[in-house]
Amino acid sequence: MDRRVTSTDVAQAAGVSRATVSYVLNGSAAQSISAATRERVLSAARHLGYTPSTAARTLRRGRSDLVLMLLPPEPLGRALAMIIDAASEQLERHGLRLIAHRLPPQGGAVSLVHSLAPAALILTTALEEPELAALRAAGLPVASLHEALSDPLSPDLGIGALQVKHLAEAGHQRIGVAVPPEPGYSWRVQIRLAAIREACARHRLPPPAVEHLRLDADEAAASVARWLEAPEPVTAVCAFDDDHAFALLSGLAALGRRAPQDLAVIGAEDVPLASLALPPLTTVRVDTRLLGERFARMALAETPDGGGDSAAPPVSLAAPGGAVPPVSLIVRASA
Amino acid sequence: MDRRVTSTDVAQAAGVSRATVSYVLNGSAAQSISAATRERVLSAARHLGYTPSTAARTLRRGRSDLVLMLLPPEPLGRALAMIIDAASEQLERHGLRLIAHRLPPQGGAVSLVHSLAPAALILTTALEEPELAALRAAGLPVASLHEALSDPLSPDLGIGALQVKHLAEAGHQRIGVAVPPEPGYSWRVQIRLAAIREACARHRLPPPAVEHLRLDADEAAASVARWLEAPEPVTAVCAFDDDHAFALLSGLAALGRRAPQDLAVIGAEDVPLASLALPPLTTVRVDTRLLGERFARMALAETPDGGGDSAAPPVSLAAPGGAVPPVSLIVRASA
DNA sequence: GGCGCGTGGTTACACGTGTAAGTTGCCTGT
DNA sequence: ACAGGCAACTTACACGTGTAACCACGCGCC
Repeated sequence: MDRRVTSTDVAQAAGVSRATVSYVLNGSAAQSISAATRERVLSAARHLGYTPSTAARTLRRGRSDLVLMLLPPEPLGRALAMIIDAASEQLERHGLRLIAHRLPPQGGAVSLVHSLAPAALILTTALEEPELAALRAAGLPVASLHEALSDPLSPDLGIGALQVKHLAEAGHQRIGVAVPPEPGYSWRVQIRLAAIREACARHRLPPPAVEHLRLDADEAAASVARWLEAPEPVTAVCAFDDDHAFALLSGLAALGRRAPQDLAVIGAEDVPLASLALPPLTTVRVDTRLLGERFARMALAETPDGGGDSAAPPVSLAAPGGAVPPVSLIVRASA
Repeated sequence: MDRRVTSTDVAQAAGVSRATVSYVLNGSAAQSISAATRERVLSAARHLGYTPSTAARTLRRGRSDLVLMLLPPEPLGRALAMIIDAASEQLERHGLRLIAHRLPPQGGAVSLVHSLAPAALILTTALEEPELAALRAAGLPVASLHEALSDPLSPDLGIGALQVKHLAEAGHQRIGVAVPPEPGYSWRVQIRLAAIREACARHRLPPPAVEHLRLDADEAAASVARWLEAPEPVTAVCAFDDDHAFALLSGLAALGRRAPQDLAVIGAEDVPLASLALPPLTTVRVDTRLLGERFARMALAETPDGGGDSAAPPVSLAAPGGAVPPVSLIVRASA
């Protein structure tokens, strides 16, 4: 079992001091290094297979190369997984590592941040305001989906708006909404409902008929029945998820009804299975890759290391062009 | 912006030396501490909100509190996400943090390990043998799904066996297999095919008819057609995934055929949507939670910190009882 | 010929921890 | 009464970096 190879070893091999090694490897502009020794150092490092210790580096810098992403308590679905992927990839390009972690209960977030000393924080869930403020005050760059939601171009608002727009343009008057029951997703549900209500108002439609349902054929059938048998029957439904859309399709089938004839159904996320539904699911695709990359850029923006151009304007979730939210309509057969 | 609170601060507040603080907080058995000072130290630490710096701790110990989980290149699905969740939760109970990372290309794994100095390594994908050996030689505990696959109780083997068993007992003679096309999932596909072939032999059935298909209704329909029109028609199919099972159902519908009358379909994973398929999907559930916990235990087993009972036997993916693999049959309507 | 001055390096310290080795003071056995 | 031992601490060092501050040296300039 051989020891770790440190910068001291490299220095010795190159016949210079350890400091020189450090200057070379970090490309420090403050200290000029002759081309000859630079080459000697680099080759020695490569030859020995030197890998700097992140622990020591973090200790010295007071800031690690980790970017902490705090996840909502709900089980992580495909969308979030892809967001993580994309963000991770983007950050890696700047020498940063993404570490995703479920939001710890009871203010454990601050101690997590203290112990990891991440370079930045990405929130995909709501954090209590005082904690957030404390972290921000400590100079930590924080990219928050929660705040970005006030942004009219945010994904959750975009989804709701696009769903209603499509249904309204297809001539539907009375529309329903299917969302998961309260606990768990609560705040995303709130946002989504708000977006849909607002979109209905904008299209001069009556307020939507909301049903809370779990992913269960029987429950879905019951909800469908309530919609269809209402005094003013619902003719189209916005589902929270493609998953919930599947549930509705299943509920419809159980009642011997069909989409879109008896009830139009539109989903959200465009999971791979959406095109395989019976009938193929009309849905709103979320560009998770783009979303992940934007998160990464938000985190990078204020980080001294990665930001580069410190003159860059504050980044929002809005597209670079400033126009398009990261959602798009996928029309298939169900609505 | 207030400074970080270190163990020195705690020591000062409690009126003891920094070493004493360290001994108290780590509950070191080598050094006895009077109950009085222990209490003073603990209260001071709590009062100041002391959180030890993982960087410094890692630097000192030479080993971090991270457990590195290397993921396959394929996009991570629900199953793996849940495995990560479960493992993470279990490790956290031992003061360890799970960090999942896509397997870096071209032997980047070793440098990743060198720079992070993780306490253990969990492999959910195959790593080149020399690298693996090098890491093991460096004294790093490695929990590998790849190796565990030789274990007859491993999940992928269990899935294949259970699928075939169910179909054989239902009287099917000629069975097909639907797996994703080569690149990406390759080695899991290999394992699965081997398991299914072996199970067919055990049940005295002819070798299965393999079809490679992407998640696409047309492709699925083509595969279904080939199975049904073969000289000896296939009557039942094992799908790699529930996703692939959905594709097959969709393909069947496109041809005007039905499951299970024309072709029985059995999936794998039991995703939430499985029960909502038309018809509801018969599938093999993988107990991802249990699997994740076992991974965590494997990683913990050789870790000085978490292992506890160092006399514990080497842990395998086999269930504690020694009998049951973490898979179970869920019979619905499709097979 | 002394004086500033840029070039190319080195020495020295700090980051926050864990722990081995030393240092008290008190008690106990013969 | 005094060596020895044990409980309860403290002092000192190491882990591997990054970087500010210092230093030698050659070169042109009044």
